[in-house]
Amino acid sequence: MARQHDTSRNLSQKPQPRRSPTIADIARLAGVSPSTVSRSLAGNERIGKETRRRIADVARDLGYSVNRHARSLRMQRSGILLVLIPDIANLNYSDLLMQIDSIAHERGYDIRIGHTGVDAGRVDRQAEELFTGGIDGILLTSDYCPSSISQRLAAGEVLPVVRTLSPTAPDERIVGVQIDEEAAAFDAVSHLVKRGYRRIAHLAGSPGVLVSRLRMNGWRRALVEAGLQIPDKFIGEGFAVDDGRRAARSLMARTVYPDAVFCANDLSAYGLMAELQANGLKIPQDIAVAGFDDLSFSSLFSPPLTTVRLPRREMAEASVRYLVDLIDRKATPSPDYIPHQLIIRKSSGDRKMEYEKLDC
Amino acid sequence: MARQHDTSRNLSQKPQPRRSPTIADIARLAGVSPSTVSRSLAGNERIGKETRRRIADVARDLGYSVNRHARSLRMQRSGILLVLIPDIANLNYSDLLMQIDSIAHERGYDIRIGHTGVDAGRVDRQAEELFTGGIDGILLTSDYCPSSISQRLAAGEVLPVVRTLSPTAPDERIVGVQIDEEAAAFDAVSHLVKRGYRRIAHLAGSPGVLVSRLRMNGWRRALVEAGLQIPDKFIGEGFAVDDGRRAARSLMARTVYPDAVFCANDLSAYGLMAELQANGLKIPQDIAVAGFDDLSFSSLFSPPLTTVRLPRREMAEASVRYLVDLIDRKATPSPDYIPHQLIIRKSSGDRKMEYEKLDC
DNA sequence: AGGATTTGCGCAATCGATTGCACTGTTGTA
DNA sequence: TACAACAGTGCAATCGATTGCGCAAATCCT
Repeated sequence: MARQHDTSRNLSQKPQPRRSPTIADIARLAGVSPSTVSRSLAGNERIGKETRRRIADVARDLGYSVNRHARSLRMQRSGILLVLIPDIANLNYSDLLMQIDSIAHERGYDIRIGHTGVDAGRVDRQAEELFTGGIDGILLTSDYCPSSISQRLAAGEVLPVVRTLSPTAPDERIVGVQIDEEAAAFDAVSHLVKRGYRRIAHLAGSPGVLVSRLRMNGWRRALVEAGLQIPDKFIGEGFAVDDGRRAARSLMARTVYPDAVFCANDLSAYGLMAELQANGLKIPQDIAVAGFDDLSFSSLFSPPLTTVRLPRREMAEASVRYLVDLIDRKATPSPDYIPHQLIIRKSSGDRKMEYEKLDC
Repeated sequence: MARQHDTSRNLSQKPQPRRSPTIADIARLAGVSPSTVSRSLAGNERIGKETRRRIADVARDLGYSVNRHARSLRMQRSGILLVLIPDIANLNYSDLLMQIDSIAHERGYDIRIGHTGVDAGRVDRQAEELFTGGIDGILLTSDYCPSSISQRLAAGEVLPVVRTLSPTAPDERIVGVQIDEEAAAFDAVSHLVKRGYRRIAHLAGSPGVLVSRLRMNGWRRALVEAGLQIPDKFIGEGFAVDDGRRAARSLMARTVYPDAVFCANDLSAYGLMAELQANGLKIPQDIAVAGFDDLSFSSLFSPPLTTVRLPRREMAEASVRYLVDLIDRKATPSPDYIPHQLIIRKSSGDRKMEYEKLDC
């Protein structure tokens, strides 16, 4: 046998992972070209009725589904939004995340999570993908903004980046979907005032974080407007449960207790309450407590926690909408405040107290 | 000027969205070919020292970062794991998710989240990407398994799919990283027995779910071994907080209360405790409670909740390792039980009771 | 010194889907 | 009847990175 120019391909089949069907496969079986398949599957094009049906049939039989990478590469568009979250295991964020996920999905986007709490460098790298087409837009939920993003933003570029949950600083060029943090804090503290509490302390979050400063301002303004004296600064620092515990201990070490504490968030309020209760103090009889966020557990504690409800659903909705608009280069709508709501529960005392206390 | 075959390219620059640099750009500036750039950037190849340096410099100056889609398309490998989660806003899952994320990252993988709780069809579609190269592997965390996966699995295919947190049914061909659910439940209930409780009810999750049946078996076996009578079946149904509340109400409607309740998970225990307390019952004096999961809030309640700690960290670690091994087609290690741990807190009574109660 | 290696790098194909342009019939219009 | 308009498809380039193969120059070995 003359084997000289044996061009017969080597049939030693590598145990291929059974390549999944491509439009080329469909094209062959349907007797058309790949372009036609692509267009037909894209739905809207001038494709013959019969051809369309045949293609659809073959595609179904083959169990075809599009190769996301090939499409993204060609389209320069991934259909993925990067959501930057400090802590997935924090109910405030995970709840928001869930909302974002479902709304993004309605808009045809998947989300990827950037966990800023652990490894900022990694998140920065993920954010870079905004420029390589890996992701189409970024949703910020805290103060953190990847350096490459903030630099370009500062340089005046318009990027598909939106911040929500955490307020956007006035000088930042990012669309922000937020509530009026100061007004909300003001409302919560004013409520405590109305219930008759007079020495209202504040467990501030992290003074370096904008949202902390805003909530502190609200607390301060409520006291001023009520003609109350502002306690020696605020107590505690940090947003975590343990920060609340710590604050409770330092508070109990004082000679004069406050009769109420407005906490910068629910988590620290949990810690504060747990520690106070562990030391025999009654809430709200000895000390009233109010929080901020309205996590799902806040209604479960004994007593249930009075708190500001963050409209996470609405924020998720608005921010995803803004972001998608930015991606599509539609007109950027004017960001406005989302209304908030004060949820009054037992930790801030009984309605009766509103009168009793005011009497004295 | 002879302009006949004017091949000069059209310079009318469309206002391109400022394409980010590619290896071709680097190649041009560094005076080498794209192949060389690719290999050099890949780190290990036979590239000249000087060339390597020049390429690195140019890449840095240009702010180059690889196009993920192009790479994935060519490599048939995305570096992404799909994690199927029923509910991101459930601390049990979000905590696990966090662990998975960080461990996957160590192994060079990013994760994508598939939210099975909301839209199963959507998740099924995401899972299909296992076959189109969109994702490299799937991590299951509940009973749910996309149909396309389970079909192929049943047909004997080996797929990079691992289940954790939720136990894998013995007849399923999925690698499972799990604890001995029945033994853990047995331990928790035995603890209640040791503390002197005798009428120990069980708030079962969902009987349709394997994990519920296993925990129920453990409860039953503990009672049997203690020579106690098994209460009229179990109470309640479901894993949610409200299911716990509901169970508490139906329980209080009885003539004879149990003196302890073993809940199938912490969330339902929270609801149960909150409702009991709201009705004036004392825990553990009137009724002791034990849970399962050890969510981070379980130590905060008053009283803090006795519960089985799920070794989420260890499960995440082992399952990601198994999954990555499967992807790399390494030998599949024999799945084994991860050790669990009973966390004893105040909700199951005082140590003193262990003697007092036993005396009578 | 002369062949055998090794080093360093480029060519061109490839991954799978999309899309501008061109081409062929068919229908409509005057 | 002649020509425009349009419906229905295919060709081939393109997106950006990777990689098998090949080739020349440098280095090694005996």
